[in-house]
Amino acid sequence: MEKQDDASRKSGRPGRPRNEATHQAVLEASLRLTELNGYSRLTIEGIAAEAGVGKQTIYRWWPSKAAVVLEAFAHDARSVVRVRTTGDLESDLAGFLGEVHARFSGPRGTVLRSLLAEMLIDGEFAEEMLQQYLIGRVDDIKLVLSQRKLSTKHREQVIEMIYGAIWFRLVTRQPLTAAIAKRLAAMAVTMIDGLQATEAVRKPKKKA
Amino acid sequence: MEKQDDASRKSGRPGRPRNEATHQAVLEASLRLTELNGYSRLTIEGIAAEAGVGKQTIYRWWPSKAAVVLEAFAHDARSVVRVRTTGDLESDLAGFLGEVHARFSGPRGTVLRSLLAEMLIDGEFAEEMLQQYLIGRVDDIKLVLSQRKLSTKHREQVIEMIYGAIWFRLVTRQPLTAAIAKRLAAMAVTMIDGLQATEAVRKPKKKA
Amino acid sequence: MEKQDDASRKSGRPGRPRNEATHQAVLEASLRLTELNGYSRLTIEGIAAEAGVGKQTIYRWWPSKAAVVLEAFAHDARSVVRVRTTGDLESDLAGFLGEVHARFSGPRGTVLRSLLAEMLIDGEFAEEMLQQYLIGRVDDIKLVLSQRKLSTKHREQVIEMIYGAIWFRLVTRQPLTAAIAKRLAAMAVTMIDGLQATEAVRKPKKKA
Amino acid sequence: MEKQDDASRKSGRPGRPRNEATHQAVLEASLRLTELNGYSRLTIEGIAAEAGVGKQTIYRWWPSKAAVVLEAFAHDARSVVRVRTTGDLESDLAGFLGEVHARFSGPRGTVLRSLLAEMLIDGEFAEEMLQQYLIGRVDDIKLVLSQRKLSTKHREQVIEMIYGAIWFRLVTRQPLTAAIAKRLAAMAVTMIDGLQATEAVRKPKKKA
DNA sequence: AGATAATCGAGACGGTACGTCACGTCTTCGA
DNA sequence: TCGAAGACGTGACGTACCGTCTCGATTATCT
Repeated sequence: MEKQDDASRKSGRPGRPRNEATHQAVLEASLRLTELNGYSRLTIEGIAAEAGVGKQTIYRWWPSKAAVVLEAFAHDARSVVRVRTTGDLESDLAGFLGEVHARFSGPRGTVLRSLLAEMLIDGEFAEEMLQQYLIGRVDDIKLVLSQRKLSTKHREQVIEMIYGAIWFRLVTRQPLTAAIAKRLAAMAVTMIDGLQATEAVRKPKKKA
Repeated sequence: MEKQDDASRKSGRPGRPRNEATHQAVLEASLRLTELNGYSRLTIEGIAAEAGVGKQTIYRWWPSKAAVVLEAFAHDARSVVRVRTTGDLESDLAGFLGEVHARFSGPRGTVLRSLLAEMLIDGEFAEEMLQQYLIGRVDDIKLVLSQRKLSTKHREQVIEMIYGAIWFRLVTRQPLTAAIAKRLAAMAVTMIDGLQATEAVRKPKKKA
Repeated sequence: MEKQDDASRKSGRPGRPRNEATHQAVLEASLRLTELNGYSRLTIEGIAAEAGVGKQTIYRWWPSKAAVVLEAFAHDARSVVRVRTTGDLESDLAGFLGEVHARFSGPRGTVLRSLLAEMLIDGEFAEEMLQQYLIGRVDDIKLVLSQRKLSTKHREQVIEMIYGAIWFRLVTRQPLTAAIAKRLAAMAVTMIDGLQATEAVRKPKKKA
Repeated sequence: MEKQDDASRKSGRPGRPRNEATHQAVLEASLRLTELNGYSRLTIEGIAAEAGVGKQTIYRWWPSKAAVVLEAFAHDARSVVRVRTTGDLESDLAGFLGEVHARFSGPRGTVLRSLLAEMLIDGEFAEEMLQQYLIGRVDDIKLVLSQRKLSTKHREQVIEMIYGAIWFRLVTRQPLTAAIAKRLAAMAVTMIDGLQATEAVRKPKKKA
């Protein structure tokens, strides 16, 4: 979806080089329009017009409007959410989830919803979204949870339940408040506590 | 979405009555096509052709293609999943979730994904889907969980996390196996155990 | 290109019938725009906009913009040029050619040029144009020439040379004046006189 | 259409000189493609690709694709048709027209049709074509006809009728056979004979 | 029985957007 | 400076569906 190798490209390739300003204009326009009118009313022609760009230029670089939105979304998502590991899992988790909830309460929530919808419908895009965005988010929360000993399986399941809970509220259009984030963190910690107790019983070599 | 007062309709109204066979043909065609080509390639014109029906007939009875699919989906979902309450929460929950996972591993999974996608994009449809289908499913699991004492808040959050975990796998296109259902049930029970302990501490009147 | 059978159509066919006003609007718009901006700047989108019609409506009834222009052109050409046979071939021919020249000196000349150009480029269209328009024009002049005995071969060649001379001037953008028409008629009559003499010599049965 | 002052160019101009091989490649490619796919499917991009040349190189030297084809066509037309004046007008004319018919029966006929079509549509190009090609062809036939005394007006009209007859068959897609050429020559001579008689009567100074 | 009224299949219609093609211009590198 | 490569804004292509609108035919209820 993107050039892979800026260095080798800069010199060797013949022909007029890609215009980076155009590239940015498309990304910004796609975000602006999605937040404004909703994803279902977003069209390639609309993006092109808003960005002052030819349609072909969009088709040259992205395979679908979802891909445009994804790149725009993933681009401005880099290092937006800070991850802290102070030792107090619940407060770290609450902080992290609080920021996530805050972010997706606003217009960015609309965009995320669009992308999740596209994932549900288009398998190839789902894979793309996973690579470009979701894996990073999963790593974020993995980092927070790494403060506690937990089997990989369990940790993954906990993550599925946490993000799942957020997506549940996105789907059912329930608000993502700070209070909800706090409670979700508490629930997760409760579950992790339980899991650790279970794991300790099942593999009691440390105990001996 | 449907005429509500079927009774008054059946007698009083003049004119040719609605053809029930046509109605069914539309629902079946919409499911068939969604499972076959995916929701994004589903069109009203396609449904009409497949069902051997005029387009207007569809527009007369449903406001959108999502509404058609929803009715078709909700219609064949009635009493598909049985809920048992034997007293053993984990096994009851595992049974219930096992059936849910089995159902959505097949072609019906494609349909559910489509409807969830539409909810993410269209707020009005989300409300409709909630009423027509999701509330029933939430009630199903509520019934299973009712075997344990739990505050309403907590129960709701547990449900969000359970269904959320399933949707997470639907979105990320991970398989919904029996093993996953079983493990999810175990996780949920672990969490509920933890929550009950917490609640007992906070409101210790029962203890006395 | 056109409906073949108004009678059977009027009753039997299902569906909404073709809108005749729309049909006319397209024809008129296509002529107007061709005469205004020239055929090369004529577009289907332009016709649709000018006629206040959807593009699909044009594509439903005509295979190309040339076909639209042809129908429009042939439609208003019916019985425009009168053919008289007074016995005086030269004056009849001069009269006929005078009207033809007059007609194609104006904006209709632009349209005819476009259609001839399309014939040169597209073989299928050439056949269509022949059937819809040219055969009728050839018959017109045949009628005028029928006042003189002449073998079919010779008559056809004379016609090719007469119309050819006109088209030569259309191609080379020389004016089509009344004087030119008159002289062309004289030339043709000179040729016919010569041919008749030749034919009389070759088949002298009448002489005996 | 071309740089006129080749001499001054050859020496004085700085920078890399025009590559003549490239020039030829473009001309050949344009002919090849026109004969292969027809003029309507001919594109500048196609010519560039076929010739292995940048688009800009074409735009630098020619104003339109019609101009490219014209140069290619006119270039290989130089001294193709020989003109003989043996004193026997009919046989000379038949010979000349026979060669013309033979030439335009083949793939070159497609190219000529394309150029005539462009003349009909584009007035500026018509003028160009006239200068670059047609005037030469008219001179050819003028030379043949110069064997007979004939007023300029009449000679011009005869030429219009002869070439017109050929173009008529090009437009209506009738074959250009040797037999047709022969008959056309005979017709022309018949007409010229008649005209000469007329002229002799009108200006009888020679008779005395 | 006849009038009235709603349904149905069919498909024309004005639109919007699609994804593609080619245009003519431009901007880079290498010769 | 030329030339190949190819990005760019532009505009038209021909197609797919949208949601609406007639048609004729059908099927009920209400005079």
